[in-house]
Amino acid sequence: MAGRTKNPGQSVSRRLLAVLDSFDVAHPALTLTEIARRSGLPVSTARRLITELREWGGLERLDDGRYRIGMRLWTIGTLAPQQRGLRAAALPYMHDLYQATQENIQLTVLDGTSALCIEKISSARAVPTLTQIGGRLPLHATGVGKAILAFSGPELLAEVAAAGLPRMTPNTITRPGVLAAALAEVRATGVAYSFEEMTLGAVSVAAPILRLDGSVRAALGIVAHSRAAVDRLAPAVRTAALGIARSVG
Amino acid sequence: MAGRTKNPGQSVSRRLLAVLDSFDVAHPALTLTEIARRSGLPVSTARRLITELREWGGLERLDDGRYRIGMRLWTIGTLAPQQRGLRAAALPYMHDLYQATQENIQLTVLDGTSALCIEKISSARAVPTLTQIGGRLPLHATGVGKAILAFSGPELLAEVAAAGLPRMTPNTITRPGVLAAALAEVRATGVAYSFEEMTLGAVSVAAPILRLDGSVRAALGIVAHSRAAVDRLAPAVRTAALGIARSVG
DNA sequence: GAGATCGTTTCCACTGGGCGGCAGTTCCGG
DNA sequence: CCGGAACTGCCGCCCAGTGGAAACGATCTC
Repeated sequence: MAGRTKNPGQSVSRRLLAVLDSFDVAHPALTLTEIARRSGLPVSTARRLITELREWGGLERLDDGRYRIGMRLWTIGTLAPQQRGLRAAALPYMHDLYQATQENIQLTVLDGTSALCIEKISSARAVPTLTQIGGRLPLHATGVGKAILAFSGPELLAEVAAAGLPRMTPNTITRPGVLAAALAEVRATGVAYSFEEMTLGAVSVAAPILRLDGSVRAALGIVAHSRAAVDRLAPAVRTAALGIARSVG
Repeated sequence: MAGRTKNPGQSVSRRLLAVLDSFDVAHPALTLTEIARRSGLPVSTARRLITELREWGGLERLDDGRYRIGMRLWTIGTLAPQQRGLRAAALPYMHDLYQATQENIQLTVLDGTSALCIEKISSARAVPTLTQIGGRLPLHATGVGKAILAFSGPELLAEVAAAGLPRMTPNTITRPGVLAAALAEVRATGVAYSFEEMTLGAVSVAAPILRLDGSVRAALGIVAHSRAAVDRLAPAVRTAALGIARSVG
């Protein structure tokens, strides 16, 4: 179709989806020029595609000229079944856990080689966390991440280790052997901890939500201030995780 | 670009988005042929576009050959800000309301000429409802819909009436004048009711969640069995709605 | 107030990605 | 076993898409 294309072989679909990929939790609103840069498209190409997305309702334009994701995409996204039944089943348990602990509660699933947060309950008085719904957490440095990693196949650990274990804080585990040993303990105890390994000032305890065949479906975690005795929260998060596993079926 | 196209002028983007539009809460998984039918595309065209969406992660294929929405779209959809802050602020109040009433709790926003459900809390012992997150509810027949309609501009009522007020049950209001009078009462009392107007056996009470300028941001509703005295639930849903309005800011 | 810079909008000559029918294959139900 | 439906792979043709350039608008600095 194109008279002269910078990327021969790149389809219109890919370009359109590249526009959508420009947005993330750190960049929920972007100008035309920012979208062009982040998607690797010329400005005029990005503009045509943005116009099509706007007409459909996938993007909307703010008064200051920036664009953001529209509700049409949210609506379609809610149809993704991987999070649908799990979220519905988990919400009551998450609220129980929140009321019992008054700390941040997170529900995550494995997505590629990271933990994707699909639900979160927090409040102003709980320790601030950077996690947002739709955001990703590293598997090696978070409680929920380790809970997922511990009950996944060894290939996942190998893949994660091969990609490198970036240091998030001075306490982050960065050696594969040390991580493997930590995961063995998670399997033995049924809970995973992160002691200021992701964020200084925050500790977490998490339990896996397993399927009947023993594979990991999700992980439920509590994130508290580093002064908190998170080991005392372990029974509560394990109990809630087991309840969710039963509810999902 | 195409050698021979059935719909000259229809862009690749539109076709791709039409594929996504094939899915809805009633049809979360579809075969190739079903997608082609529902999107109005030839099978081979639908197939190429589906392949592109699969490669990107927007669709995934089940073992039985059907396709469903992938988590990539859920992740991008969560970035839509219209629901983001509202849901986070509303969840604690919704759970309080759920615990106090043990009934279905729904949070909806206006989307076009219907109420879009963006959060829902229910349980097996509450009256079954057809509402699902991401699903739409008619404005004229539901409590949340009337709460939104009552505090929107008169153009919305005109638009909704012009499109027709379909009868959902024998109790549904189908005359614009009758609906307008009902909405005046909602404005006077601050709550909207649906007495088996959407579903036989279910009644609801809802309150609007207003912005500081008085415009309607969302509506919060309780759906109960028709034997329930929903008027007694009105103060609770109003209180929760006011709390949410304050939390959102 | 003028010039520089950046972002946005519009235009259009050129062309290659997309079109969808068709033939072949696979699957399933009677 | 057969027929119908669904799915897969292919490809000649052409028009939708490409992206650079020019113009315009907004903002900032001197």
